[in-house]
Amino acid sequence: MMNRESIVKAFREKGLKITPQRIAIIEVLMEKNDDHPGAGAIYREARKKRRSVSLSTVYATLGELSRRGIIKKLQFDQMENRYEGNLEEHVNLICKGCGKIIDYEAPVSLDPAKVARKTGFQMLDSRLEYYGYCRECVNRLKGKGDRTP
Amino acid sequence: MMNRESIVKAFREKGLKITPQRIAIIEVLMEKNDDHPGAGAIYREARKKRRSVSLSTVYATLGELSRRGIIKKLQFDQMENRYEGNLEEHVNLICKGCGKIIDYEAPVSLDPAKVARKTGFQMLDSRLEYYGYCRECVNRLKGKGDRTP
DNA sequence: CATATAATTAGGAACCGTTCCTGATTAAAT
DNA sequence: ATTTAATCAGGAACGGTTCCTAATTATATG
Repeated sequence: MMNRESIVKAFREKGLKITPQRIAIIEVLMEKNDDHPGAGAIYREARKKRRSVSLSTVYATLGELSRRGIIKKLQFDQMENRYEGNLEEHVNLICKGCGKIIDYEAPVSLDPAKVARKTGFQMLDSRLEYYGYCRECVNRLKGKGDRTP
Repeated sequence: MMNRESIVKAFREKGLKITPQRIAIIEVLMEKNDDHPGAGAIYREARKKRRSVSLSTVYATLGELSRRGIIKKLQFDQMENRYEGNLEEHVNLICKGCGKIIDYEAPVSLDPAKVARKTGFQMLDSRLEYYGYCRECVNRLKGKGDRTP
C-alpha cells in the first residue's frame, strides 16, 4: 500500500485534482486496508471524515484509483466488490461466513512465458482466491451441530 | 464432466425429477462445456432443443446442479456468470477481449493443512484465474497500433 | 390406469450494487 | 481575479440474478 503522500503525488502527476473528498477516501483506504473494504464501507467511513462525500464520488474515485493500478478491485457477484492496496501477488482467503478477506503470501504464480508458449494466452492480472471459513467462523459454527460448515 | 446418464442417475437419487427441460439443459452443458457458457447462452441453446424452457428454469437448474457440486459456478461482476463441468483443480485463463475461458492444468494448489496451521482458515473451494488476452485477441489487437492491449 | 401429492415450470416483479447522466460547483493555471 | 477544464452530488437507469405465485407435471401408489 502506498502512503498518502505518494498517492497525492501520483494524482498531481496524472493531472487529477486533489479534493477533500478524495483525500478522505484515500485515507480510509489506507486505514482500513486490512479489511479489504467495499464501496459502501468506504463511503460510510469517508463521510465521518468529511460530510460532503457522495456515493458516486466514492465509486468514481475508486474507479480512477484501480484503473491507474494504485489499488486493486476485487469483483464479486454475490458480495459487494472489495478494494485492496496490497498489489503483491498473493492469495486471498475469503470467509463465506463473515466476508473477511485474509492476505496469504504464497508462491502460486504461473510462469507467463510457459503459459504463452502452450496456449498463446498473454497473462495480465491474476485472481487467486480460496473460499472457506475463517478461524472465528469455524468456532462460531461448531457446537451448532453443523459438522460441515 | 459427468456424462448424461450419471447426471440423470444422480438426479433420481436425490429425488429430483427428470424433466425434458432439465435434460435439455444438461445436454447443453455437456455439449458446450469448453465454452464455459453463461445462463443466457445455455437458455438460448436449450430452447433450440425444447421450446418450453424458461430462463427461470435455467437458473433454477443451474443452481441445483452447482449446489450439489455437479457443476461449478464461476461468478463475475462485470461479465455474466459462467458454468463449467471440469471439477479438477485448474487455472482458468480468462480473455478480456472476447470472454473466452481456457482451462489450464497446473499444480498451483495450496496445502490446506499448512494454511489452517498458519491462519486457522479452513479452505473449501478455490478460484484460480488469470486475466489477459487469448491468442486470437492478441492477433486481432495487433496492427491497430495497440502496443499494450 | 386413475389418483394424490409433492415438485417443477413460466412469467414477471423485485432486487441491489453499480454505472450513467445532469447541472452546479470547484481546483488549478495564468 | 478570471478562465477553463475537471469534479461533485443526487438521482435515474441498468442488467444479471433472485424471488414470487398460480398453473402444470412427474412420480409413486393402490
